[in-house]
Amino acid sequence: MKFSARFEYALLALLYLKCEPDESPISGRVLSEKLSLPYRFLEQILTDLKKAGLVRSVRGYHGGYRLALEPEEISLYDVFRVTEGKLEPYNCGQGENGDRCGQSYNMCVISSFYDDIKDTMTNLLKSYTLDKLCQASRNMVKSPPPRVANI
Amino acid sequence: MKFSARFEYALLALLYLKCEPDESPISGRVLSEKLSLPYRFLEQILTDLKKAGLVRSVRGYHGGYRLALEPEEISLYDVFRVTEGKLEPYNCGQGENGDRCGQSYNMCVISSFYDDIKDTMTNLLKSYTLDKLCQASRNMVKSPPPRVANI
DNA sequence: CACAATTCCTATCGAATCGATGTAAATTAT
DNA sequence: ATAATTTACATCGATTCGATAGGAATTGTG
Ligand code: FES
Ligand code: FES
Repeated sequence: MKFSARFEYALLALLYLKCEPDESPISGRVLSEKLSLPYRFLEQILTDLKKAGLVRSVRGYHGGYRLALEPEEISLYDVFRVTEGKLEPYNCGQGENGDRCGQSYNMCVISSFYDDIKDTMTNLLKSYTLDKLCQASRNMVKSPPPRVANI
Repeated sequence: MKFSARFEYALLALLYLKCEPDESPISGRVLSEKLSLPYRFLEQILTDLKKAGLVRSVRGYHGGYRLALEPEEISLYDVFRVTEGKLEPYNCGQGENGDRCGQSYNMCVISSFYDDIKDTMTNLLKSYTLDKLCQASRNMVKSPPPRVANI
């Protein structure tokens, strides 16, 4: 039960953008170097974030990315949906017969637990915004965002 | 973010054992047929459950499995630990330098969220016991446990 | 003892997922 | 024109996951 690298990379990128003035967009190249993340991979993620409307992009010479929303409006639930897909812990109740153990999902023994954990996770994810994340950070890390030692 | 098939299979098996009288142990073969789960795979899982002390096994001719603890004593957290390993959402703070973004984990921007979600998940998992799961089941399914149509 | 039913150990396989890389086209300021 | 960029798509290698297979060890039964 780990979060994917996509999720972390997206989060780090968003946090970086959050702490930058929105004068000029920041290129994927710069982002990847500042965060020491693989360039191509990061741009894939940024494209996904753009499609989801969390980020705006400017193409061409002085192009790059910046936040499309205010930091208070971007929740970790949004990021999760982009990078991890649906929050569906179910495996049962999804078979070709609509079940796995021979029960319908209504009768499923595990469904009550699944519903509970899904709601809990959703609420927790939604409760964290980009803004809150920085404030709640363990040692009250302010801007500037995480820096990188090597290159 | 799905639970593995291992987790569900383990849960179904445990729930079945829970609803059986502890007179004679139930073989892996019977268990797999009643739940229509792959035989070999299920036995792997049962072995793991045994190693974790959730299940006792009897070898030989009339051998099989039965619960090693009372249904109130077996939580979904226990099952989770057996089938899904550690509940460590962290990727960062685990690099060769003990980090990923150049920060130590103490300074990690995401750690507060990670700690939160880890605790929340742990508590939720621990709050569900085998016993409670049946009672809390959507439609108050009692014993007998889930049955199977085909074969 | 011979046999059958079982747990248990380990190896492997195929498919899917994941992180990452590569190629090339479209866009845009200089 | 050129350089820097986003964007789309294809692919690759490693790992994980669900599942299967063979065989050894154990134990009741005849
Ligand atoms: S559909 Fe049978 S246990 Fe969920
Ligand atoms: S170690 Fe840098 S963000 Fe977690």
